[in-house]
Amino acid sequence: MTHKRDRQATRTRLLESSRLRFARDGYDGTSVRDVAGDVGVDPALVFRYFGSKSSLFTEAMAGSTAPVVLPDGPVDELPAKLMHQLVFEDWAEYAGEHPLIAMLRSAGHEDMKDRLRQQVCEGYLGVLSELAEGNDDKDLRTELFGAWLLGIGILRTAVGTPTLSKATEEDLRPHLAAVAEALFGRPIAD
Amino acid sequence: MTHKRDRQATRTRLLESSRLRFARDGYDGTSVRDVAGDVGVDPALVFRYFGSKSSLFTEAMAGSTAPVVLPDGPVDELPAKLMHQLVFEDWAEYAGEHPLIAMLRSAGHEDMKDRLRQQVCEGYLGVLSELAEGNDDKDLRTELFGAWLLGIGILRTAVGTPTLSKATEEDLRPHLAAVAEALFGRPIAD
DNA sequence: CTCCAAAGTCATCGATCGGTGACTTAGACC
DNA sequence: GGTCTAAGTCACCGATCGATGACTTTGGAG
Repeated sequence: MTHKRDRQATRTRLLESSRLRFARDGYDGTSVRDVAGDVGVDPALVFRYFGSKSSLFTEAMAGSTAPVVLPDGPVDELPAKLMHQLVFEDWAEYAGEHPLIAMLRSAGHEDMKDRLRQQVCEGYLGVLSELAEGNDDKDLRTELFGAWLLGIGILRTAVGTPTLSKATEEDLRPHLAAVAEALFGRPIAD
Repeated sequence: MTHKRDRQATRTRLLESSRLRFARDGYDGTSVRDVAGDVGVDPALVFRYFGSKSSLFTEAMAGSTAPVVLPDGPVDELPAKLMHQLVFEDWAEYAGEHPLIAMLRSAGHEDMKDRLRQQVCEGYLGVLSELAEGNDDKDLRTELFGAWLLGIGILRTAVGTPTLSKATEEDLRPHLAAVAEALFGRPIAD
């Protein structure tokens, strides 16, 4: 007997496995049989616990919002903190990518797109918008900075561009400060 | 008789239809039956002409590199031109997105990732790198600017962020100049 | 008109997928 | 130790997918 019979533990292991596979292979690229196989359990059990594949997906990715803590502290340190989290932090359980970038892999489905947008807007853009305070086109500047961080993450992980893939956080720091100042019109801590 | 029997014409129509569907729905989300159905032809014909689904994909997306003309002219006008092409130009045959962003939807497969990287590096980053001339970390600055353009395109099309989705090219122009100057350390035409 | 190569179709295969319901087994409790 | 509930399994369904090979239709050349 490899594992005791424990509904909660099995559920958790299924969620962890599906989180990894959904992130790495996308929604369509992940089969219920794969996930069940990882845990060493019958695929039918997944449906008994989660009802459907899409419900499993929802629950797996919903659990992803919780561990993503939005940084606080002085606003001028926010860009560096966000970049660290989005680009450099090691999200092992999401195939090494930030959950947002991982979710992008499944953005073909419309409900996925909605969830992504909501998470980006209410979460990251909300906290960033403080930085653009005082500008007329505050929201636009905020989204433009968010686009930059997202693009960096994508070039590093999904495209694998040569220089950026090998760049360290210190390599990016000065450019982060320069771009943030250009967009927000205020000094930014590097 | 809806259409005459014309191998070349049918081939072309299959390529056009598959281009649209691959871009809009991704590789896995597109079935050979769908593509054949668009053209009003039997699915088996697709295999007779292209051999396999992945060959169809390769040929459809390879045809995408040709029409993408890299802008020339004064280097300081390059950023604006590239942004126009990547973000605002209407690529109707690719579901309204730039082929590169469309290809990102199918980036789950490794060969897709390779093709994307090659196209980004040799194409867009190559022409952009002139702008960073004179800097020690020329390549990094170039890729960082490319990341920004890519991120903007993704936020607009794949995520659908509210402000950026509705922004016009004129709205972005001043910020484009500011960021480009911050990254390249030289004046940029807006 | 005939004929023949090419364009296009049809039936079908094997694999895989999400999903369902009946079944079996483990383990806590008395 | 027997029993009863919940955890987990098994066999199977219908749909869809990529792919194959034998078949039929078309239209131009002679």
